[in-house]
Amino acid sequence: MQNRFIDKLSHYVDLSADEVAALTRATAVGRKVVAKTDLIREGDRPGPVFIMLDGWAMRYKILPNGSRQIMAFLMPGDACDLHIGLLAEMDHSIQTITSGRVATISRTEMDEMLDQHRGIARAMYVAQLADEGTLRAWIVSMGRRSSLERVAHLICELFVRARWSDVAEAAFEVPISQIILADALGMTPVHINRMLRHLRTRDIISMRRGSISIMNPSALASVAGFDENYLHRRARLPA
Amino acid sequence: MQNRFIDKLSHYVDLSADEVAALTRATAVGRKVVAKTDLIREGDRPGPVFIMLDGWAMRYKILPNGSRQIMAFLMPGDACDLHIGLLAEMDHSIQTITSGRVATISRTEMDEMLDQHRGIARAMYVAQLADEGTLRAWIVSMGRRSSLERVAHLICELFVRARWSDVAEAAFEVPISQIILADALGMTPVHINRMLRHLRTRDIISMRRGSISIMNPSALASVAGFDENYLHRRARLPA
DNA sequence: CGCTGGATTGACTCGGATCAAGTCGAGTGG
DNA sequence: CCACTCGACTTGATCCGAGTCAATCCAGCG
Repeated sequence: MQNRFIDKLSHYVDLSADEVAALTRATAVGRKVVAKTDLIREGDRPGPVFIMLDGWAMRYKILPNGSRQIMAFLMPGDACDLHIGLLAEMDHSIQTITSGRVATISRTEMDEMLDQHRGIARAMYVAQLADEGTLRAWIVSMGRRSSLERVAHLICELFVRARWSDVAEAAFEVPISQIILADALGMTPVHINRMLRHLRTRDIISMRRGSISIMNPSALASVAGFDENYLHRRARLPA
Repeated sequence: MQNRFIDKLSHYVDLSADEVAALTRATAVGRKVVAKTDLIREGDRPGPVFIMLDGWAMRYKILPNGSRQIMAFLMPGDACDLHIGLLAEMDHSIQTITSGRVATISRTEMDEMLDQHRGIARAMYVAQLADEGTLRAWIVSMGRRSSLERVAHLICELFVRARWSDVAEAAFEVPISQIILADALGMTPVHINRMLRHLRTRDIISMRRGSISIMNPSALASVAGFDENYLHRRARLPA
């Protein structure tokens, strides 16, 4: 049974056997969670760091007028902010999209790990920089891309991120409903549907209730104008 | 002569005299820069961490079609990412908006400082979390706020962030042109102009070539639906 | 004193939202 | 096993916010 968190960090930095052991220990216990569970809510006082071992989640915020904006997706191997414990309260909520498994690491445990294992600290910091790059790329999409490009770009990003810590599969399935896509991209479900139809009639994707499958990744990337640079999948080699 | 970087970090965490001294030493030398200087460009291999001692800057990206998207503003006291040195290459550029002064801290110097001074490390991590919160708030604005609200929200944020590490002034001036506002909010300068006119006729702001002054902050916040929570100006007290 | 780049304003267009009516698939309880 | 229900998806008609295009103004500057 693989641990996608360790897989992901190993991609950034070559971890020592010690470090892998420490990470394995820290993420050994995983709590099962069903879909649509809030892992933490806006206004809550942050608890331990948590890590998605399995299943997808999202960061989101509900506005006073009731509309929702999704700001990030967490997939297996992704963690919430390392230093989340320094905050007085959360400025957004995190909810699971699918069922899955979540590990938690207490603040002191995390601090010790970062202190004693330089490789782990390095890898986690690179992961955090990649997360920030993803947020910035999201802003670029919302500001300066057409709705078709936006949809294609997000699906493309999810495809690349998921396949990385995942076994490569020919047709990849993204467990995201059209409503979630809409709230992530600042559009209406109606218009998302039309853009997806567009991609479907070109045989780039196919759709099922609650998920989207990528049939032709390179065509998708071309529609999106996708450049994976911002994901920083190769960190700088040690100076 | 004040050091706004230290001012800002002191707001997050009570720094010891030692820590203040270390920060003072690290940011003693400031290079003067004129407006519209690229401090670092997309694709560059990152160098030292840098800190805005004086003047404003922005993070931005130019798309293949030539359009620009601004993703963040840096103002006095703000720093680029702490661990920027871990990346193989930059995924965006940073350019000064006004003239100003910039300090740089080498990677090894930074690592030592974070190791030896827990307070500095804490404060910097909180600052980074606030930056991330700001990125997420930006996404919320672009996705789910009307253009008038978006404009008001951004001006409001800049007002709050600037006044914090700044002396409180009644009418605050933001050194941002309408073109920059447009590229930050994913709109056209024409439309920005119309929204600003709207705010001006209500005596909420006033405008000059290249800058905007806030006359009535609370009316502005009310138009924007502004909630400063995401700026995390009060970190959690030590557990 | 003319040049340049921001700011301003009006006329027109169009992408995406809104409104409205379905369809379809997966649970759920009887 | 079937009827019901609920939530996601689909599609068409219409509307409006914001973009586009174009002309002009204006301040600072070489």
